[in-house]
Amino acid sequence: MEALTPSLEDYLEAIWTISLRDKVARVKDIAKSLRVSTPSVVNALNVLLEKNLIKHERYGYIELTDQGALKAKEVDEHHKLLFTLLNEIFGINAGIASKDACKIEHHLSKETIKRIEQFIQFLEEDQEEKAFFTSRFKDFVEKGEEDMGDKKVSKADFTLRDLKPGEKGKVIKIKGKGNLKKRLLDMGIVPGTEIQLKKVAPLGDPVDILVKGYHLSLRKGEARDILLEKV
Amino acid sequence: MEALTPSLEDYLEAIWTISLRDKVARVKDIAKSLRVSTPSVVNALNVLLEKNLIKHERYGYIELTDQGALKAKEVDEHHKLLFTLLNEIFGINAGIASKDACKIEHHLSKETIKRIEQFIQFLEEDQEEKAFFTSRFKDFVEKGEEDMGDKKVSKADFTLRDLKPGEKGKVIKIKGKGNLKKRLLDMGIVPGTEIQLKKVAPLGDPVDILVKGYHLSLRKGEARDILLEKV
DNA sequence: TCCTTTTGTTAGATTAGACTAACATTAATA
DNA sequence: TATTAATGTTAGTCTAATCTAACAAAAGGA
Ligand SMILES: [Mn+2]
Ligand SMILES: [Mn+2]
Ligand SMILES: [Mn+2]
Ligand SMILES: [Mn+2]
Repeated sequence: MEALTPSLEDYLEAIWTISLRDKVARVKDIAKSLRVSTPSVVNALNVLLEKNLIKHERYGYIELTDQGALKAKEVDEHHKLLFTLLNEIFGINAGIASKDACKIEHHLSKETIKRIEQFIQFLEEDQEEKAFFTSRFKDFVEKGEEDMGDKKVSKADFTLRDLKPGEKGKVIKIKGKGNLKKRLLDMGIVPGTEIQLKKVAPLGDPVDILVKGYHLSLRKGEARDILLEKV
Repeated sequence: MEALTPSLEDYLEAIWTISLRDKVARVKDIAKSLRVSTPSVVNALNVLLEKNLIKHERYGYIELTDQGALKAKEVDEHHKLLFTLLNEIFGINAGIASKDACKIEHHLSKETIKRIEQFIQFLEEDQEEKAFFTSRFKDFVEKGEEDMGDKKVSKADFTLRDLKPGEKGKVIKIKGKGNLKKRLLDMGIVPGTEIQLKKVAPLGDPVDILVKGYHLSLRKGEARDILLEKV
């Protein structure tokens, strides 16, 4: 079986999703869904018919053959996979993520698809880790946009991440939003609080800090969100 | 300026990289680089000339105009960006990563490109975090492939991650490779060691464990690599 | 310099995928 | 049921991108 062109894959994909939504697919639905003219659809259908991927008799409904359904499902799965990567992980808005996914779904090797699957599964495996990771990334993106406007964030600042073991600082502000910020505040890390860095473990490990007599563990990423001034 | 087709973008990109490598670009080099015939190249060059993206006189060398260089550079940057994502972060081998990057580089919205840039920068910002993250993902991928062969990993096993606070287990094996494994072994976590889980913090935080009288912090991801049996 | 090899160009064909205009069939409804 | 509206099809055109075969120019070597 010869490889299908991107265009033909999109036709199959459209027939698949329309068949799920409504019961059957019709020429005008496909045309609408793909924003092409009906003659373009008819032309594509003839090619797909030739390749035994659809069943279609003149003026009748359109159905996928087993072979066609197999391929259509695959395209649809790739679409969804890429959508998840773009939307859920990279945080791209649904409309754009879906458009981009549908364009590149035809161009990736099976190796790459597999890896993306694994990458998503890797994060999925630990929902907490994923939530943490994606929210940190979101903060990072928002922080960047913020900095565009700010220009000078307040020159003399340094962050908890910049302290050396033993050094102290006083909290000015906690950057970031949502869970992260809330959690830090709950831990007693509010503006004015004095913090001493105890130790930093190597490779992805937490930093150990002393606040109000208590030991706390923070991730390095979090430490970078805590702005300090000299004590 | 009308949008360029993927094909024309590839011609620009080829001219750009050839011009950097050698001093000038010639028809046969472009043909070789893109694996097309020389008449195909000539045809494309005429189109690019029409659009003021290259300078070219019959039988002479090919140069990019300022406008052409701008576009070529952009395509090349996107190519490199996507290559980094696929190769460095997802761990796809260079050959495939490059091919796939060159296919999809023409199809992504500027929003998506921007986000991928930010994602890479996000990991780049903290080399340790990145090393940890990518090595964990690598382990995850390798573990998956391993399980294909293994089939039954040894039925009664559970991992450190499965313990509840207060519960104990005895180390059977440490999965994963490289840094991670070495570090765990250095910490005294070897087969036969008895471990007690003390507490698990919410949201991306470490698990606190007691080994040989010492407290240690591990990330949840790491905890899942430590296979235990009942004490 | 003149012949040969390398490189570039032209001409013409092919394929895929879109379009519009015109026509055919089927479905809806008066 | 007869007409109209909606839907589908055919025919013919266009553009982009490729190819092969044949020819032309430039470069290199005897
Ligand atoms: Mn698509
Ligand atoms: Mn799609
Ligand atoms: Mn390309
Ligand atoms: Mn490229």
